[in-house]
This record gives sequence, C-alpha cells and structure tokens, in this order.
Amino acid sequence: MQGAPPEEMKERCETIAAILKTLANPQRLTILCTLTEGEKSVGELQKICGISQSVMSQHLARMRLQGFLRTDKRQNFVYYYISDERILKIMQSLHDVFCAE
Amino acid sequence: MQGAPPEEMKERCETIAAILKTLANPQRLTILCTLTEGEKSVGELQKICGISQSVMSQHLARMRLQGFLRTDKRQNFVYYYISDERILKIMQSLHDVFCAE
DNA sequence: TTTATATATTATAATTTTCAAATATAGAAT
DNA sequence: ATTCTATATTTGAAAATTATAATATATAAA
Repeated sequence: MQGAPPEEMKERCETIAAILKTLANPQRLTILCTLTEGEKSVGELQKICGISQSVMSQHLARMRLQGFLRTDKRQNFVYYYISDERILKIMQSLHDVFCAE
Repeated sequence: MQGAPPEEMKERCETIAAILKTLANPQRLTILCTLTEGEKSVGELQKICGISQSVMSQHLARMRLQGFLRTDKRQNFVYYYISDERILKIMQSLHDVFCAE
C-alpha cells in the first residue's frame, strides 16, 4: 500500500472530471453524437437534436470555450465540428461500450 | 439529412449522461482510479484518496446504488470493488486517452 | 455492559447547472 | 435604410450537486 495518492493522479482526475462534466449532459451528448458524423450548422443541430435556439447556443459555447469544438463560418451559417481528438476517442469508446452489438 | 434524432439515440444519451455524471467528479474519479487496482476498504480509500469519512461514504453510496460498485464485508471492514464491466472499460479508455505515454 | 472502531445516513447550507425568456449582433436580402 | 435570418449573450429562477456537521448503526474489544 502506498501513502497519499500520487499528486499526479489527483491532478489528472481534476482535469478529466472537468471534461467529463461537460460530456455528462444528455443534450450535449446528443450534440456530440450528431457531430461525430461530421460538421453541422447550428440550425441543423437544433432540428436534429430538438433543442431550442438559446439552449443550443449555450451548449455550443461551452464546448467551444472548452476546446471540444471549433467553428467554420460560411455563407451566413456557422458550422461546428469536433476539434479535440480526445473527445472523438471518448465518444468512440462510449459507442463501443453502450451501442455496439 | 434525416429528421428528428432517432429516439434511440436520445434515450441512450440520457442513460450514458447519467453514468457520466457520476464519473464527472474529481473525488469519485480518484476513488474509481484507486479501485481499478483492486478492492479496498472504506478506510483505505479515505487515506489513499484524502477524502473525509462522510464524503467518502456518500460517494461510495452513490456509486453502489448506481451499480458501479459492490461490497464485501469481512471482519469489521467493508471492501468495495468495481462490479460494472462498463465502468472498467470506460476507466481503461480514459487511461488510454489521458494517461498513456 | 461499556467503549471503541468502522461505516452509513440525514440535514442543511453553499455552490453549480440548467432552462427559458429577452435582448443583442451581424450579415444578407429587399 | 429597413427587414429578415442565423446565431450569440445576458439574466434570473429552478433544480441538482457538493461539502460539512451531526447523528446513527453495527460489530469488536475491553
């Protein structure tokens, strides 16, 4: 048995928990699931996910500020896509665990 | 483009988000990390993780009620271990993404 | 039986998250 | 210039989470 938890483990757990907190919301997960298929405009995401304009924008802002997502403005639309490799890997793993046959 | 999100996706996202909510706490993650190495008594967990008695017990109760953990009482100690294969897989995946070289 | 140890539960206050409504902005179309 | 469309931001209330303290329980030891 060792003494205190390696400080490193605690710090990592804080970092990871902060990321998981953002994932741990049904609407944000639905948005991310949708984006794993490729970029979507905000309006498309609203329709596909059934989330209101304001709430959608708030979720997207949070994930953008946290570095999960980036945007690409074309015409008068804003397209969002997953820009964080770690998020893609986690989504893949969640798919394997919960959605695979 | 399809219409509404498959209801199945929404439902799965709710289930998964509920699980991630429990994971998304630095202390609970630290506890789970520790338990990936094998079962530990409550007292051992308190020392290793540096978490107070009451808070530890509340975290353990939550994870036990959610089916992540089970207990084994021996002597006058309660040993906790991870009993949900999905949690083990997620922890492994988080390790791969955030802690691997 | 009393006391000590290990763990669990309850209550409550503080903090954080979430949703909804209103308002703001920016570019395109008229 | 005005209006419309797409998106973002702000605000405030409701709900959920977290920490802390107090109390409870159950078993072992004295």
